[in-house]
Amino acid sequence: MAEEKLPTRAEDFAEWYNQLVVRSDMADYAPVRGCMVVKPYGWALWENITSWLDAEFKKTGHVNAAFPTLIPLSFFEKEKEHVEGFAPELAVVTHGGGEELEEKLAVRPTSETIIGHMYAKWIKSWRDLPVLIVQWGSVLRWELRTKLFLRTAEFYWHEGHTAHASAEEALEEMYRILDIYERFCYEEAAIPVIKGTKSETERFAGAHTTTSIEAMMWDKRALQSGTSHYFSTNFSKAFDIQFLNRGNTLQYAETTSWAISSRIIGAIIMVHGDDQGLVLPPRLAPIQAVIVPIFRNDAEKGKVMDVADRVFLELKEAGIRVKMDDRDNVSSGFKFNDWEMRGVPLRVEIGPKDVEKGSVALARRDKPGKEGKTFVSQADLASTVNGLLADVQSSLLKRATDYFNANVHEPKDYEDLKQIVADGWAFAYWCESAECEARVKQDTKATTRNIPLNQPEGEGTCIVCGRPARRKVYFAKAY
RNA sequence: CGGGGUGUGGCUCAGACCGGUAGAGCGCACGGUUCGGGUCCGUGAGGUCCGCGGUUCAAAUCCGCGCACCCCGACCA
Repeated sequence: MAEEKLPTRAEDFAEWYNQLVVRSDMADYAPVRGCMVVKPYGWALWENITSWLDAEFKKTGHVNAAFPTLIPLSFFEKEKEHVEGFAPELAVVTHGGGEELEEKLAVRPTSETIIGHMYAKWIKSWRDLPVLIVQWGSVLRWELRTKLFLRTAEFYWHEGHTAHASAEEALEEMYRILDIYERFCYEEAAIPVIKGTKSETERFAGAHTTTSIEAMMWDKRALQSGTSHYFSTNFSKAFDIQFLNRGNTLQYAETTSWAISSRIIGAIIMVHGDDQGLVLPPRLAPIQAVIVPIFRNDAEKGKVMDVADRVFLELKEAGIRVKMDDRDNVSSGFKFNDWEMRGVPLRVEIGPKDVEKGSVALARRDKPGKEGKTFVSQADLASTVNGLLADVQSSLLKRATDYFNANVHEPKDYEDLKQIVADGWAFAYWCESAECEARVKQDTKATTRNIPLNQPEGEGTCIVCGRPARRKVYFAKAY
């Protein structure tokens, strides 16, 4: 750590992010261009994310499985749009065991093709449906510009792949998953998101319909934080996934796929982080409370540690993810800054004065300085801490929601839209033509994020061309 | 792919024009000191100076070739 302080977000948001990810011990740069190492602290956060999602998927009847990392290159040729979409970012294995391979193998950028191939083999009857499989793993997409978590060649995710007997069921599945994603963002990550449908140009390669959840980062750029796709029969036709229905006629399956990636960690960082460092939502934080004992000599140390150890056990037994910072080679001031950098939601300070008074000092991460510091009784501390953690969680969501609302605007006209997307999101009627979308992108670099599922009553006119428009869309610059 | 830049302890960099036994800060180890908001002092470990070739008594430094990485642009979930 050369410098002690991070650059402020206002000074240089990109640099703030880059330094924070490394200094908070979340991740590090790998020796391979475009790749990252997720460090134990970052992975612990990811595990908290994945375990919640995994439980929700299982509740809704999904099962986990694993498919190979290597996919015959020819599989990508089978779906025209899919191959066009992914060809530029494929990594291809050409040699194995010292020999050049007959059939080149792609390192999976996503698994629709190989899973489609297997589904064709497995699905023969309406009795085999639905198939509801989730794969947890990593994928590889060749990327030149790297940003840890947000854009790396290899990233971690789950990909759900389902097959259904009818379009209705498949669409229902797509929305069911989108709802789970939305709930994850609000309840766990404390991030407000917009659920909606992607425009034709922003749609997943090969999909009939792509839906997404979109979140606003601190710099007001949008981050697509999860996607859920309905393929209709595009992939089942390409891979010949057919079954005999109840009427004994051959029918193509209706399929979906959906994903949230480790990119969501970038969202958590960029939504909640402040100039001191990370701010993690308590429900996902690997460490929810850290105890910092404070003392000047051995006599004080003995007394303080007695209390600190007792408090540690009490919190731990109450199910709180608590950490004791008993390092003796750094000052307590250093520790305060250190845990703030790492985003621990709550700090428990215990010093000689607290031992005397039967109190502890609680400092909440979301409110820096004295404002967030309270002195509370040691009695019944676990419930006090739990209450405060819940309060931090809801305060983060409220703050992020207020920020979102304050930075979405409805443009009066096209000129107004240009102004708005320079530093915010615009919400406006759009005729849904690719021409108008392209013009906005050309003029402002902003793209359509999604067409929210919740639409206001009535109709309007396109903010770009003035023609009649049925639905409103969000325009914003995106990551 | 086009333009620009940089390669020197773990990190950030000085040294290079003007060739002469490789340096600083931070980090790390050890000892002490300190601890209620980024303590201080001492001791110490750690380097094929990106690679190959050339010039020279002598190359981190000069010359040639190569490699890698970074930044800007173009392209892109």
